[in-house]
Amino acid sequence: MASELHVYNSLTRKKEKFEPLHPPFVGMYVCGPTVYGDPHLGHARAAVTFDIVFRYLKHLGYKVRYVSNITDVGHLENDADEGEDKIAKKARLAQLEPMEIANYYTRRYNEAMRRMNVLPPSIQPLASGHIPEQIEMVEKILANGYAYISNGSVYFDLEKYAKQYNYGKLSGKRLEDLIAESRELQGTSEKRHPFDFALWKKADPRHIMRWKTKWSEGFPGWHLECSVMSTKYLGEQFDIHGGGLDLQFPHHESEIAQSVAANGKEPVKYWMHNNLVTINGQKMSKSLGNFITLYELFDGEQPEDGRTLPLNRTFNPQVVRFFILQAHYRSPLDFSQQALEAAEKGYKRLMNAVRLIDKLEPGDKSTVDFSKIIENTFDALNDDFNTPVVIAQLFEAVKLLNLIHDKKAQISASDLEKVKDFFHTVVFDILGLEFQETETSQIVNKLVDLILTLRLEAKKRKDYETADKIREELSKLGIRVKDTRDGFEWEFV
RNA sequence: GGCGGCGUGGCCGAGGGGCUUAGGCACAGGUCUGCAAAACCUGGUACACCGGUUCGAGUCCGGUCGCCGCCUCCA
Repeated sequence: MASELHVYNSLTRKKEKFEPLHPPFVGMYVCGPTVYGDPHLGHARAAVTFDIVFRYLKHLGYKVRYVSNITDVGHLENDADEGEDKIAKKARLAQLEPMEIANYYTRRYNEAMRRMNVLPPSIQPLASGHIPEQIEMVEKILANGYAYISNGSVYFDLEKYAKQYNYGKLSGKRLEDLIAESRELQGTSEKRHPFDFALWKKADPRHIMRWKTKWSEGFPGWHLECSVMSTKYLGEQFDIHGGGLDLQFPHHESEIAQSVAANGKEPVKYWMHNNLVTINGQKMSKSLGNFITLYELFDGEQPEDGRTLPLNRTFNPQVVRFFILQAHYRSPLDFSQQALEAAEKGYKRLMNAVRLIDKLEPGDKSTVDFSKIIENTFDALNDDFNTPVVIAQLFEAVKLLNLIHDKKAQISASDLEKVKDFFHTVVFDILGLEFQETETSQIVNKLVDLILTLRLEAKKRKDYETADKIREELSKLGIRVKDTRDGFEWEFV
């Protein structure tokens, strides 16, 4: 292969050659979902983005440990001081145990990801399962002098940290700007400095999720779990940390600060951030009410909260995956039904060719050359996982495959083997696309075949009235009949 | 207000100083066909605006306009 993998590092704002700290091993941590609601398109984009990274690194021969957490505790609802844990709030409203809520949405998340053919991470740790480790890290930061106790809560001492280290290097922010901005906000009594963030938060009496410590009965702060779990499973320094662009500040910035304050080391070599999903050019978000969950998209589930959905049909999870891959992960991706319908047609065209490839007959020699396409494809993958270019190259190959099928070109047996291998590797293993799940039983398949065989006989008798009627009635059932030279094909529309 | 990013043909979406076109969808023409659909083949249109650098600029620099993100939980 001519080129080598380069990844865009958010920390340096440059593409850098990828060199793991301890080859052939690669440690990768990606911020997972907070499980207090159904997974939406934004979750899908992050998961698919890093699924490609995971798959491609494995393809390159690295031994990858991929850790992606489930946040089931610790995120605050509103203002840090008044807030209530998101999961606890939902639990109180629904009269359910917090664990019940978290488990339910974790399963829903994982199921949706499975349907999009997202590989499960090597480790999927729970924040609630790592409370002792989080307490330990708070103690370490306290012992190192970068935190202080105030009224039962423990806060990170940002002012002190910023004197020695560059807080803001990841997000390009300057602490002075942040201070200037926040001065006007009301001073919060417990904190020395408005931008100090909670490492441990004392729980108010209503708060149901709580753990006993010497500081107070409470719960861990927002950013702590990722620092703790990445360190535990990947070490104090590891290769890749990923997540959505919206997590860059303050979440990831604070993770760096915590790790440096606790361990004295920069935790991450390559920071990667996927861009966000927009709907009509606006960020998809809960507060704007313009989000769309994956179950609404895949299965036509109706929103519980009376939102109106910007679509009137469902899409196969594979089509959604393909749609996501058609944009580069660092560009915004604008959602619309029209865009998804276009992706769906392209996806089908690609998959047709994948099916076709196994039926092709080799000729004596090759009159088409796939080598440039193959080279371009891997160059694109090596260039910061440029999946849109990969897909464009695949369509170039599709064109050639169709020419061969139409006998307008030919390919030698050995070249055909190469192309088959290339297609299977890229389409299935690296892009993780697969044939659409067909949910029909064998019986239905056989019945349709039977009906169409009878129709074929009618056609032979030139009884076109019957043939057309059958085709029309099947069409009403959502079955599209396609006549071929000497038979028929059909598919669900 | 501070910081960052983006404006590409009807739509989506890559590229990023000249060399070979991104690609998909839509559209038009064609092949196939009892008709149709599907499939396949072929084809056109582009780089927000104004200056500058350069032999040469969507591509670099400056400005203008517009859009978006972060600065609060968020993938």
